Formats: sequence, C-alpha cells, structure tokens
Amino acid sequence: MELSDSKRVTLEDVAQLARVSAQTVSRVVNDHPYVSDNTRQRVLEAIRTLDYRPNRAARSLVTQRSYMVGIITFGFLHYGPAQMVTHIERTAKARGYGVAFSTIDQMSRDAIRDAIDVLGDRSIDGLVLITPTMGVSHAELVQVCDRVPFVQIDIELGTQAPSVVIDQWHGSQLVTQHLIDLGHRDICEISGPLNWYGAHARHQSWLATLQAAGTEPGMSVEGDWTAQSGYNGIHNLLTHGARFSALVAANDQMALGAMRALRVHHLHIPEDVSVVGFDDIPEAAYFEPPLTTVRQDFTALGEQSIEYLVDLLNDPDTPDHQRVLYPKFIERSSTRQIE
Amino acid sequence: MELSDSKRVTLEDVAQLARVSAQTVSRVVNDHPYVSDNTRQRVLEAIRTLDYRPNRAARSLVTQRSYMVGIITFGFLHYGPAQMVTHIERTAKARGYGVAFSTIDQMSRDAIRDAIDVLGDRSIDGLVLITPTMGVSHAELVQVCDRVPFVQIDIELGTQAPSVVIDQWHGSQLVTQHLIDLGHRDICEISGPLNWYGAHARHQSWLATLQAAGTEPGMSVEGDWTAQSGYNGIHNLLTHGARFSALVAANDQMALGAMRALRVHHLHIPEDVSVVGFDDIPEAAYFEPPLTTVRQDFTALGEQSIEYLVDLLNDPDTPDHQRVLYPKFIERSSTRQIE
DNA sequence: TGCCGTTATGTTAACGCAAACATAGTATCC
DNA sequence: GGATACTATGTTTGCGTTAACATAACGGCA
Repeated sequence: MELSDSKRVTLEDVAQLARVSAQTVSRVVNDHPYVSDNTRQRVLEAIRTLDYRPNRAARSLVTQRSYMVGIITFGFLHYGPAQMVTHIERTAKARGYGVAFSTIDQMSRDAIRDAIDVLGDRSIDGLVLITPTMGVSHAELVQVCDRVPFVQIDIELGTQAPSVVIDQWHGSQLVTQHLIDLGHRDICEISGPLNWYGAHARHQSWLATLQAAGTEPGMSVEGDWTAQSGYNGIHNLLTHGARFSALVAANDQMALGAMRALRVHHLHIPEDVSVVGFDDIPEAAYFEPPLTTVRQDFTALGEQSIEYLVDLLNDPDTPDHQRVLYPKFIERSSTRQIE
Repeated sequence: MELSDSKRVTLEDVAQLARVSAQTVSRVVNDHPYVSDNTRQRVLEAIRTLDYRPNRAARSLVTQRSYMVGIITFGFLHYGPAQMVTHIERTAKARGYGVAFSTIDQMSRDAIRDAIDVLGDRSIDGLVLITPTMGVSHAELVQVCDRVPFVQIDIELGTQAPSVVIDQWHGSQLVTQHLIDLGHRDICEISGPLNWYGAHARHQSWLATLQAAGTEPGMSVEGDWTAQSGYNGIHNLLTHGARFSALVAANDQMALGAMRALRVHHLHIPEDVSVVGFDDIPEAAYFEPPLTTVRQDFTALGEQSIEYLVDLLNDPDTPDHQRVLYPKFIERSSTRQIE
C-alpha cells in the first residue's frame, strides 16, 4: 500500500493527482471559500490517497506564523509547574497550537535569551513564562522577548503585565488565620526561597496576619521547597530554641519533612504542634496525619494563561491585564484547637 | 539603540552592511571554511549590530532539518516522567536540539498520530516516546511515525527496538526477596495498572520471586499509581479477608496511601505490616515511617534516550538496541524482621 | 612560463507553501 | 441587455535560507 517512494508528498503532487492547481489544493487544506464541492472532494481524496501532510516550515516561512508556542520554566519536577505545563499543552492543542519548552536554572536576562534561542527563536508565535522568581523586570523581558508576545504565570500580584496569578497572600492568610482561630499564639514558619514571588507573598502575609491579630511572629527559617529542607528547618528551629505550638510550611513537601522531624523530636501532630502546608498535592490527604493546607488551582492557571496568550496572538491589541485566581482552604487533621 | 524598524533582519541585511554576499554571511553563521578572517570579523560585527537571528523555518525548509525533537508522553504529573522529560530537554539542549512535546491520554495508533501532528509533523527530526502502556506494537509505531526516527522509554524488556528501559523485574525481585529474607510468608501486593509494561513486569516478578521461594503469593489488587488507589487497595484487601504481614506497593504514592489505610485499621508499620514501595521519590524518605523502596534512575533514562536519538539522527544506520538500566534497593524503616 | 590545487567569494536555483493578482464563467439586478 | 456582483480556478511571486555551481585570485611546482 504505502510504497516508500522516499520523496515527501507536496502540494504539487496532490494537485497533479486531483488535476487542479497547487493553489486550489492549498485552499482546500486551509479551508478557504470558493472551492466547488466537486473539486474539494477530488482534492481531499487525493490528499488521503497520498497521505499528504503540509510542510510546516514552508508554511510558516510564508505566513510568518508557526502555530507553536513556547514555555519557559524553572522545570516541572514540582507538582505545581508539572500540572500547569500539562494543562497548557492540553489547552494549546485544543486551540490549534503545539508546544515547545525550555527550562532555565536561574532567572536572568541571558538565561531567558538562551531559552528563547533553544525554542527556535522566531519559530514560535508566543511564550508562556513560568518564572516565579525575582530578578528580571517586565521591561527587560519585553526587550529580551523581542516582539514575541508572552504571558507570565505566578509573578507579583499587582504587576501591570499580561499574567495569571494566584493570590498567595490570601492563601497564606487563610491558614495563618485558621491557626489563630484555633488559639495558637506561637506560630513559626518554614518559608520558601524568598526570591520567589510566591514565597515572599506567603511570608509577608504570614507576618501581616499575625500582626493584625496582635500576635508576635515566631521564628521563620527559609527552605527550598523540598521535604528535606522542611526536615532541616525543624532542626534549625529547635536547636535555636524556638518554642511553638503551630507551624506554617510554605508547601506540602516541606510540611511533610517538618512533620517527620517533629516526630523524631517526639512531638506529636497535632497534639503538640499543629502543621499546615500549601498547594494540596494529591498525596497531602494521605500524609500522617492528613495535612491541612491550601489548594492552588494549577489547572486553571495553566489553562487561563494559554487562553490569554492565544487571545493576544489573534489580537495584539488585547489590553494587558492580570487575571487573579484564589486559593481554597482545605482542613484536614494536622491542626487542632489549642488546649 | 534598537529602534524597532519592524522588519525582521535577514541574511541580506547583514550582507549589505558587511559588504559581502548573503552566501558568505550564511557561511559565517554555519561555521564553514573558506572565509577569510577579515571578512568573518566584518560579518560577525554586522550580525551583532543588527542583532541578526537566522530564521529557522527558512533554514529547515532547505536543509530538511529542524533541530527540534518531540516527546510524546502520558503526561508528567508523576515524578518519573517529569524527571525524564526534564533531563531529556537538558541533554537535548546540550546537543543542540530544542524540544517540543505532546501528551496523550491513551495508547493507540490514532493518539500517537495526532500527537505527531500537533508536534508539527515533519518539523521535528526525531521522537522520544514515553509510552509505558501496551496497545501499539513496534511495527505499528514505525508505520505511524512515518520515517521519523524514534526511541522508546520504558517498554518491555527484551523488545528489539531502539529503547532505554529499567529492569523492573529485577527491581521488584529486590524488594520481594528482601521481605522473604525478613521472614515474611504472607505478602500481598498493590500493583500498578497491569496494561503498563512496568506494572506488569513488577507484578510477574513479585509472583515469580515468591514462587521461587516456595511461598504462596498473597492477594493482589490493582491500583492506578495514586495514593488514593493505594488507600482503597488496603480496604479491598482487608474486606476480602486477606491476611498479610507484608505489602508490596508498585510505587511510592500507593505505598503512602496504603500506609495511611493500614493505620486507619490500627495496624502499625512496620510492627504489624512491612511495606515497600517503588521509585524512591524524594518524599519517600520522609514518609511515616521512611519507606523502604527501589530507586529508579529516571535521570539516566532521560539522558540516555536522547543521546541515543541524536546518534540515530546523525547516523541512521546506528543499530537498534535496547539499553537496560538497573534499579537500586533502598532500605529504610518501613520493613522489619518478622517475629 | 604555464598548469593545477587551494582559498575566497559571488550567483543561481530550489526548498514547499500561501498571498496577491489575474482570469473566466455564472447568476443578479435594474 | 449590459453592467455588476459573486464564484471558481489558475499564475506569479516571494518568504529566508543553503546547496550547487561558477568565478577569480594566489601560490607552488615542474
């Protein structure tokens, strides 16, 4: 059936078989009007017979469009980014776009520039930036991206730039207030890396919420999102003599590590220490004990970012704005009323 | 400095500025010989001045090469695939390739075909397939991929196809034998979805290892890799009257859910039941108790697959073979000698 | 001196496609 | 009945790049 004729099939081949011009085939392929039903059928038939597939390079050379978008991310080993990237791809596909990606190790102009080069430079129509750390201003990004439209995910709340964010201040307030409502007054924190917008916002909100309640903030140590850093964080707190009845961890993995460390120190959860996390990863409900946390809707984050980007591609005059999503408090068994 | 002249910079622009032909600029860009030092410098200077960047579409139209590879995967919400994809991208970048990807929901010819279309069809030079479930034969894949070279990850051990795999049979044997050595005779299993090659291999190896030890296999229930399914699995086992002193879970997440469920049933780990997992996700060391498991080197899997693919692209006559990696037993505190 | 190989550069064509323009037939209106 | 749309098709051109071929200058060598 499909004898490998080793040459690729072009518009011209289809045109010959269907006894029309290449342009007419192009019209059929691109769903243009002004092709008679009869001709259209003949062409479609020929396309099927030859298993013709348009050459993207040729097409984008002439249209200046590739129908590919790029994702630049810090990686997706973490649950959040993985979730986002997955849904970006899914939504992009539904909107007719393919997805390429490039990871960067640190946030700098050069790193972004390199990533764009890897993505094939002008061979992408737009860009989603999952770059949740500080270091490069929006103005710099505009310059680096050089006319390629882009949408950012998870940057600072209130920034005037095309972006989709979760109000992490609000999320952190939810868990902190929950602990206050349970009667806790000695509340420590294991924060995320403070050069991350999200970690910074959660930390500031933790501080502000405590102050608003007239409570002195407990010690805070900085982690790196890993369970291990949560584990180490507790050791640091305890060896520095911190006394606390509740702990705010900036994500679920660090909460896991922290709970492990607390247990090593013969502290029970939630009897001796209440612990809250952040993210609500699927495993959090099965931690020991099941973790009280804040759910972030990474799915919506991914979907909305690419929707926005596609809007931007179709109409470059779409006004800049920031879509804000709100996290949801999830109460489980790792927190308890103080006695 | 960079007045937006709104037109993109082409070879011709650079050529004019450097007072040479476009072809000479091309030669400089592609590092061809036979360009005098003097000219080369002038051209490089002009490239820098204009911030010229080659148009990939035009280039690949004529070279038939895009220097982009595609990844087709079941998603990377799980730790393993995320890890692999990350390292594929990293290694690809180092070898001069960009990466596009597409996720599929189920394993079928059509799904793969669609994914390839999304990736821009012929605009990728090669393909890495992370498609660990059964359903499409290698011959079918060759047909679907239509002359695009590809490497598969994590398929059946012993398949004659370009692939990189982990010997999961061996991994499962390690943990099962460990339990036998600890004196356990009643060993149940929560397997992965049995249409996954890896899950199937682990299951078969669990059976074979027990049989080799002259031990009757306990009950086995099938999970879906999630903690929730591990939790449900234990309920199923217990309500069906299974009695066991040890449990083999086919991944760490299911082990987590299982441990939670066991505790709900007032069974202590490892005093009443020993539990082993599979994968060694970073959190496993912080489970309660820290999980005995088997480490899979997803990093190496990702790296080697793309290395292999690039070899294949550079020399299509690279012989087909299967690279096999071996997992490593990691003993922690979730297993114990039977009394 | 004349021939040849090496080095350095320019010219032409082609990659596969779609935009723009050109042509021709057919229906529609007053 | 002729002007005016609309429909259906074909022809030409150019997107930006590199391969292939052409040219020219230069040095070495017999």
